[in-house]
Amino acid sequence: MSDTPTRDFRSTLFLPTTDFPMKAGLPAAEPLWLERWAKLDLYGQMRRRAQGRETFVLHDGPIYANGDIHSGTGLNHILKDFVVRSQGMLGKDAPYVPGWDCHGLPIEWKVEEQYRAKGIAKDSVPTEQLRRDCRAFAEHWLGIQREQIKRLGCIGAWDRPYTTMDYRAEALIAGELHKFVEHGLLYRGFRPVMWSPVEKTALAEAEIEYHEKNSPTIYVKFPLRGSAYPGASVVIWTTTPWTIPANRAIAFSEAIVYGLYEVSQIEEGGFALLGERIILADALALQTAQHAKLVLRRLGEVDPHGLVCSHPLHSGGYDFAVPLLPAEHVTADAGTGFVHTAPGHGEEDYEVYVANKAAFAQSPDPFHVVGEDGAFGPKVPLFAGKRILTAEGKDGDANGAVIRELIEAGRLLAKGNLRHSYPHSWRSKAPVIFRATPQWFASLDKKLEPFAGRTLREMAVTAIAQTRWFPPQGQNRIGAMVEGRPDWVLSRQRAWGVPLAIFVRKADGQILYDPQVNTRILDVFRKEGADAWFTRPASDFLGASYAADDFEQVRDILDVWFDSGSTHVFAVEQPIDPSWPRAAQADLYLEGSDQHRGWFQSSLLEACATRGQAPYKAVLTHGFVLDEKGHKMSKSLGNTLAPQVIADKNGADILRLWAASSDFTQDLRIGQDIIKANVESYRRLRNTIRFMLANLAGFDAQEQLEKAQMPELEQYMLARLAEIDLEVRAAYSGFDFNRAFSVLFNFCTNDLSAFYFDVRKDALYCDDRSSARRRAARTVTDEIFRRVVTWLAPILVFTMEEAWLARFGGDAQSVHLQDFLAVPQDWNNPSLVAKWQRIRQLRRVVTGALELARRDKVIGASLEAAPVLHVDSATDLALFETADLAEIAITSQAQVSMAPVSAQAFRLAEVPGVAVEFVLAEGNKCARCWMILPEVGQVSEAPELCPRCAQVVSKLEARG
RNA sequence: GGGCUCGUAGCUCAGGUGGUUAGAGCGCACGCCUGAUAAGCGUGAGGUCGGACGUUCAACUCGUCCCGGGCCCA
Repeated sequence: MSDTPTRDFRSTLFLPTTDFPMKAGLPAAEPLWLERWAKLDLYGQMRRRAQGRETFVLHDGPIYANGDIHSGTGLNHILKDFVVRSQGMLGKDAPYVPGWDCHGLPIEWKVEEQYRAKGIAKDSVPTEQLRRDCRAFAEHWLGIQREQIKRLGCIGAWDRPYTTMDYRAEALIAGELHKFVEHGLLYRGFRPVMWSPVEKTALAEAEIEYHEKNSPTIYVKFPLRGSAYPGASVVIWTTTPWTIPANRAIAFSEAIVYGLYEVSQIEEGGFALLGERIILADALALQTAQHAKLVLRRLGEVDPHGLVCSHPLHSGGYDFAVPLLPAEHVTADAGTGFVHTAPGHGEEDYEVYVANKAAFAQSPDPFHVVGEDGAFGPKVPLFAGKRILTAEGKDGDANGAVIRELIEAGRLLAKGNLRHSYPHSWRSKAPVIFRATPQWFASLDKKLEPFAGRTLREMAVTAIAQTRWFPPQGQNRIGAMVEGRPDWVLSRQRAWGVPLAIFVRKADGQILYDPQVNTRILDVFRKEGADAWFTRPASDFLGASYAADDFEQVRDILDVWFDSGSTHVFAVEQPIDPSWPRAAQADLYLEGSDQHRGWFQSSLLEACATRGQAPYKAVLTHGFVLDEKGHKMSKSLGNTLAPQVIADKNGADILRLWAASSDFTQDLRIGQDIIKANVESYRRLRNTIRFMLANLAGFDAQEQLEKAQMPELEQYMLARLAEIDLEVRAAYSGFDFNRAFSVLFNFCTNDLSAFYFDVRKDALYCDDRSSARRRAARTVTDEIFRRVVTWLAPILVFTMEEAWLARFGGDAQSVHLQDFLAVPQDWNNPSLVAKWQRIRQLRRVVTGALELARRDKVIGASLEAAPVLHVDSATDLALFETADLAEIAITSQAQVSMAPVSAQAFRLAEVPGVAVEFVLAEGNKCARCWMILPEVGQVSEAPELCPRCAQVVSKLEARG
């Protein structure tokens, strides 16, 4: 054996060459790609290219224009981008018009905060000024968010987004409300809200903070009417004595056992009378007795159903019945098991009222007891003018007065004090109260004439059933919510939003519905924005037919959910920008699962109320982004990971890879280690693509080979491409990006990198340029390259563009202007795939056998081996009539045999009927291709080469 | 506390209508190659399927409860 090569043949090989770097440098490269795409007007080109195709309209859920985007926003937009791009490459016209939600409280606060920082009193700022500043604020953040999302590689009409504060949008939103009026859905009612008497304003939950506060506690006796338990009283407990004048009912629980008790003993300082009878929850009787300093004796059980009491201040002007009503919020945790119910002063109290309206018919209006300054109104018996809180936010005289009157009337059983957590205004730090305020509602259960007597709730439930929900549990979730939700409160006492642009006739409280007036309103809004509602006189809208003095102009602002619920109108159904797609219904809404209560529902209700159907055909939801331990991200926990940070550090393609490798229908985790894993996956993909690029250098149409002339291995790879094509298309069509990605990733690692490319390196590097084998390999590699790159393009938008251009160049080229390539019918070949599956199984037995030899230091490279594969079936033997085992196993020589084999031969438990006998390759090592063959040395002109290499080299040398 | 929902190897995911030794990729360990080289190839070790009871001849797959997480409410 001569193993001293006299010459280095490296230069005679066709080694891979490419400028496509192994290291991506994404953070630096991505912004340059974005610039290029902007210059090319890539989005515009995509639109023009898709003209005339079937449309696929993904309607973007408007994001709220305040603050930086977070991981959830990033995920949401990346998924939307996957949808838009994959639908486009599947052959649809899939535009993307991003949207912003610009009105509402959070922006208004931020602006007020800015005022405070400058020492400007909020009340000194005119509404117009406030609205102007809010608009500017939203504009500012819209710009920032837009850049942050674009940075993630999301493509769309970024220079022409829709916003809810666009004048034309504001006009259309107001117009939608008019449709509510027209359809008879809108009514005025009352509802308790958090109210700050100090600031004389309603507060939202987010404006509330909780502080410790001392409150008086009282046990109050409500004397029972009727003959069931003569002389007995129902006892309630409350920390807000001032709500007693507004009491209209007592709530009890059907899950609690109540008892009739007699006071059998009294201690000094108690208010009770010996022998009097009270009704309490059994579980709370002892506790109550202790507070009231008395001893109770149980006389028997009480069924509270149908009982009616008198008000404890019955003789002081509160001469009405107080019914006992069952309610779910009543517990036996504290108090007496009976809950005093003042519908104007508690959320749950109000719900009891709504659920039992008839029971309240005989009692006085419960909603006008306390004024906006926190004082009892002039008509309130005994307490007119008494204040719950002083103007400074200290306790007023109302509680004391009520307690005194209760003692006077003999209805107080006990009193005490309690230190508890109580809601306070964020701003003034003063306590707040629950207070009924007039609000505008959309009725869910009114039978609507324009819809054949169906209710909004019924229509919404029907529409939910007609919508496709991904994942299907979504239907369940939104269905339960819509069935159980109360009427929609549309009004807000705020400044920044679309007004409820309606007039109410003072004479009869009716809402004015006059199409001419409405047209005037909308015309003005379209030109001047909704600001006009606050700056122009009412007569401008009412026109000559009505006297402005006869009408109340409603100054309330619409709930921002009404804005976003109306976006389908001006962004999809009647696009206010002609470049946006037009459709009666969007094909898809895609948002986080929290939007079942939010946008999915507001859009559904809005569209059902105005059009009788859902605004979408399908709804896709994703989960929440959690930290790597599966806990929610929050600034206070310090476990947030902003998408911009990942983009800047690792690249947006890495973040997109993460999105594609996760199951987004569930909550998904992200963190340093998970990102690192995705960086690794990225490397594998990138290098596989780089290998293809490098081996396709100089490949052109002349070199292509017909499939019929290709080796079976190549035909097998084409058949695999046909399979993958089907899987990838199915996955993208069903928005299953995780499946698309894993199919592609596994194809790249298992089929390509670990098998096909490894096997074909010899032919690619060593075969003559004209060899059919090499030409076939390059032809197939080209087909693989084009497909893999386009299949991955919706996910790795930057890297696939880089790869595409590295091969096809051209200033105007872009992978994003390609469709998924069609697969010729005749590539499909299931039996060939099955055959090669078996061949690859046998190959595993061979590699296993080589590994043993390697471990024993018998060989290093597989080319040192010439294994004998023993099979026990003629079928297996026949496999190798058209396939070369040595080539496939990357050994220098190989044999397949059905001869019996020794027990020591290598076997794999999972591949029965097969054994491999290890044999060292015989002959000399070819200095060029490194194969060890008996033929090496037989070519006299090139003694250190095998015949194949000798021929290639001589041809090269002949050419010079 | 209620509604919905999730919990399979260190990580990311597969595991129709219950049925042989629960799979893949990554990571890890070990080895090979040095003509994809801050790459590539191979081999291997890792889960009893969150936990406990049940139903069943048989459960990761069905039921109940518990633990832990998430969204939305209260």
